[in-house]
Amino acid sequence: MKLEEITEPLLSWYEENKRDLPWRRDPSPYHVWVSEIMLQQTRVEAVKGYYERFLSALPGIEDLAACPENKLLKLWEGLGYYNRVKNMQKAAKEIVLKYNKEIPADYEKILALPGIGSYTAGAVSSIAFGLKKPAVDGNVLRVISRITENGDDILKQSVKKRVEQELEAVMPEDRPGAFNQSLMELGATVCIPNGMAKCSDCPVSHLCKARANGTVLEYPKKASKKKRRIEEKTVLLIQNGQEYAICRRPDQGLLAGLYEFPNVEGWLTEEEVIRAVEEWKLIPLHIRTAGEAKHIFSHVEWHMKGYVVKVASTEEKEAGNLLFINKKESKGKYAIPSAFSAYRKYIEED
DNA sequence: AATTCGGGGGC
DNA sequence: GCCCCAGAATT
Repeated sequence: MKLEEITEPLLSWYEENKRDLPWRRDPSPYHVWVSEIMLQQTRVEAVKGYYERFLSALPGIEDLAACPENKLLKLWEGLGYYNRVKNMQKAAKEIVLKYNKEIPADYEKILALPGIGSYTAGAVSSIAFGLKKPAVDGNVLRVISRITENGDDILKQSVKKRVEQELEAVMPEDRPGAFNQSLMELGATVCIPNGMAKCSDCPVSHLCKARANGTVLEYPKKASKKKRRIEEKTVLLIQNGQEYAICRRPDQGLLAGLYEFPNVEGWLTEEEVIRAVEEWKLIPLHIRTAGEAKHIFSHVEWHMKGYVVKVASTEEKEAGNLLFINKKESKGKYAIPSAFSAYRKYIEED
C-alpha cells in the first residue's frame, strides 16, 4: 500500500463530515494560532468557550501583546498548561516588533516562535497559509500507526519525526490544511483510542493494515507511564470579614504566577495551623475544618485538608505575601486554578 | 531521552 | 481507577 492512496478518500470524507468548529469559521492566521495553542493536549469541547471569550477580549495580536499578565491568566484560568499563554504573549510581542504585527507566512519563522513546536507550526502553516507542511499530533500518530500497522512507540520523538517526513512526501500541494485536518478529524471522531474505533465509518478502512488483520485494538503502541507522586497539603482559608487571603505562586514551576489560598506542606493539626497563621503576624480568632479535597495533575496528586481561620480585623490589604480579596475580585480579577475549586466556594458564597 | 508542565471526560 | 487529549520546553 502506498500511503498517498489515503489522500483522496480522506479529503472527500472530510468535506462531508467535518465538524462546525468556531476556529473554522474565520481561519485568519491569528485565529488559527490561538486555537492551536489552546488545543495542545486539550479536548475540542474544553476549548470552545475559552476560544470565543479569549478573542472577544483580545481580538488582535497587538491586544495580546499588550495584555497585563493577570488578565491573560484569568482568560486562561482552568484551561491548564499556563505556560502556553505566556509563551503566546512572548510570541505576540515578537511578531509586533519583528514581523510588523503579522504572523510570517514561513514555516521556519513560525516554528521559531515561543510555544510553537513542529505540530503547531505545521498546523498554522498549512491551515492559515496553505503551505505544504504536516501537522502530526496524537490523532495522526494513532491513525497512521493503525493504517500501517506500525508497532513503534508513538511517544518517541523519532517516530513523530518519521511520520512527519512520510506525510510531507505524500501531502497534496493544493489543500494541505484540509489534508492535515482530515487526519486529525478522523482520529478524533472515527479512529478513536481505547478500542472503540468505528471502522465501518472509516473512509480508508480498505487501506488499513490493522483493520485487515484485526489488530486495531493493539495500536498505537505506547510506553507505560510512571506513577504520580503524592503531596499532602494543608490549605488555609484565612478570613478577614468578607475577605479571604490569597497569594501568588512563584514564577517558575507548577501553576507559575497563578494565585492560590495559602497552604503548607503536610497535614497540620489545628494547633499547628494557629501557629502558622501567627507567623503571618495575624491574630487567629476562630478555626474550623473546611473538608478534604484531592486534585490530580499529570505527574502529581495533591491530597488536601482545609481549615477556615477567622482572624482579627486588620486594616492592611496585604500582610507579608498575603493579599486579602473579596468575592468579586476572586471571580473577576485573580486567576485561581482548578486545584482549589473545592475551597473557592468559601469566598464565593457568603 | 525523560521529565515537567492542567484539567476534564470517558469508560 | 486508568486513559488520553489538535504538545512544547526544559533537563
